[in-house]
Amino acid sequence: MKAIRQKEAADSISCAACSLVNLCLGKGLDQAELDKLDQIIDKKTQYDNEEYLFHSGETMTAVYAVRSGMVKTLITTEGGAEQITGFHLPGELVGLDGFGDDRHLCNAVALGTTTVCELKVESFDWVCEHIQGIRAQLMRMIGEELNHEQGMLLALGQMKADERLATLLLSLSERYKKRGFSALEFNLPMPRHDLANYLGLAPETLSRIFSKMHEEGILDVSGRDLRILDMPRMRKLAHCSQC
Amino acid sequence: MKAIRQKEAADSISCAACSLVNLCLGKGLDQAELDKLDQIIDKKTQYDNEEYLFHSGETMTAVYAVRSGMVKTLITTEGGAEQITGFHLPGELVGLDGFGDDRHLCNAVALGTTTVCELKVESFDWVCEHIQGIRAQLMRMIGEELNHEQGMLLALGQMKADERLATLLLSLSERYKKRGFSALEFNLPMPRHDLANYLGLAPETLSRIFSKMHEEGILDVSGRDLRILDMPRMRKLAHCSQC
DNA sequence: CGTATCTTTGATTTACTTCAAAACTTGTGG
DNA sequence: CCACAAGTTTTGAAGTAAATCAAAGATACG
Repeated sequence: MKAIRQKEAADSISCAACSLVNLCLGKGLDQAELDKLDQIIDKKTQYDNEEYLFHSGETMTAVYAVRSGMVKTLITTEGGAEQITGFHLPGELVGLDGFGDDRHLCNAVALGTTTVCELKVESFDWVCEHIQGIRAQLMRMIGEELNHEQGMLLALGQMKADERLATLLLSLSERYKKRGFSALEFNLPMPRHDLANYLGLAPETLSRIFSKMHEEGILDVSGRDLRILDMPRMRKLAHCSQC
Repeated sequence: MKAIRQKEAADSISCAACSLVNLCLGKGLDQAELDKLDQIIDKKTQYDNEEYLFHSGETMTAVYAVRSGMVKTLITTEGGAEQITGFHLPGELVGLDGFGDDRHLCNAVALGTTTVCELKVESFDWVCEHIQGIRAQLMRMIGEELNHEQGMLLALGQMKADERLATLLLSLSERYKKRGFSALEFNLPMPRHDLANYLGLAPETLSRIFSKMHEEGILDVSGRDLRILDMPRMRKLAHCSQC
């Protein structure tokens, strides 16, 4: 099993030509609307591994759509505790949290080399008013984000360690599939520590769960490469038929 | 200590005259805009304790603004496990989760006699287009909702039982204060079972934490009436200076 | 090729759950 | 107004999932 981490050319292409258009803000727009969107969106920014898109407390300057790579969002307490609140795949939005009071509550960090498209807040009103239908898609994406976070609340509040991991892996599987990648074999670009933190577990516990699932033939895991062998059992663990 | 549960007349008044206008959708609108909003919003619906506003899986018909009482939202698994994802106070929105795919993921249930204002989805586009500034306020409220859920992820993922309870109590305290009620003395209209579920704890554990906090002089609790005695220690427990 | 980082495995501890039962509250009808 | 049933909350004792502590194996990297 080898790395399957997807890569795309970092150069700027139009929204209309972007393979992610039907997952991203441009979904449902016609050619003229996509052209307008193109003129507003910045498609240049590339980040290295562990580089910050923005920090907690900073004034919100843009909403970000992941284009390639992955972005993690995390919040911290003064005590130094931190909680990863999301792993964001290409086509997903990052930075919506800033709408609350124009400041970001969370931090956003690139996992591996990552490129993003930016929709500046100054352009936000114009875009909503002049591109028919983009508001509907934005609301859809916001709804999905809320649903996803509620699913994580369920996982953290009610599920055992193995069920939480299954929930996360199924979510990633689903989302990779939507993007045209394998639903059964993919790469986890983040360290175990990050996975464990996201799931509210100690890294040691997560490692033991991986080992147990491997022994039971549910998955193959080699470093950060993962293959799901027994999807039915994985689903059963996650208590989630739709996942 | 006696019940402090706020009550308001259930009869329909205008947004402009509503004491919650500066917390709710109408914030920042001028008189003409508030008049338009009034014509669109339904202000009649009253729910009894434990009555459902909507169920998981139902098509979204409206966004709801709590007017009096309280609404809890919860999601369930096929296995029968359930997780309460929020307690919503007057002026807060319920039902945003339906934007994802036009169906609600969560259930919304009244806690005690509760009245809500409804903004029908059919009116949603019209409102966003014709009432200047309401989109900004909607986005603010969405951002706050996202921030609040991320805070809960932090609590469930990283905090001990007592820290979680402190986090919840401070959040309620803050929100009551914003609404002109006491920040130190308020009523919890939900059973312990609901509080415990929200915090990802067994009811017995929650009860023990209440007892311990009482012994330590942090709070007085008598049934569902609560008084915070030592705010500094409560804040310290919650690891949250801004809370 | 060796150093630093990440991951896994093992042994022990602990915070929380579960099970069980008592105490308190609430509402209802005699 | 009191008795009593049904539900809710608290307290106690025992069990357990996961955390922590500790160290060995991998893996990446200059």
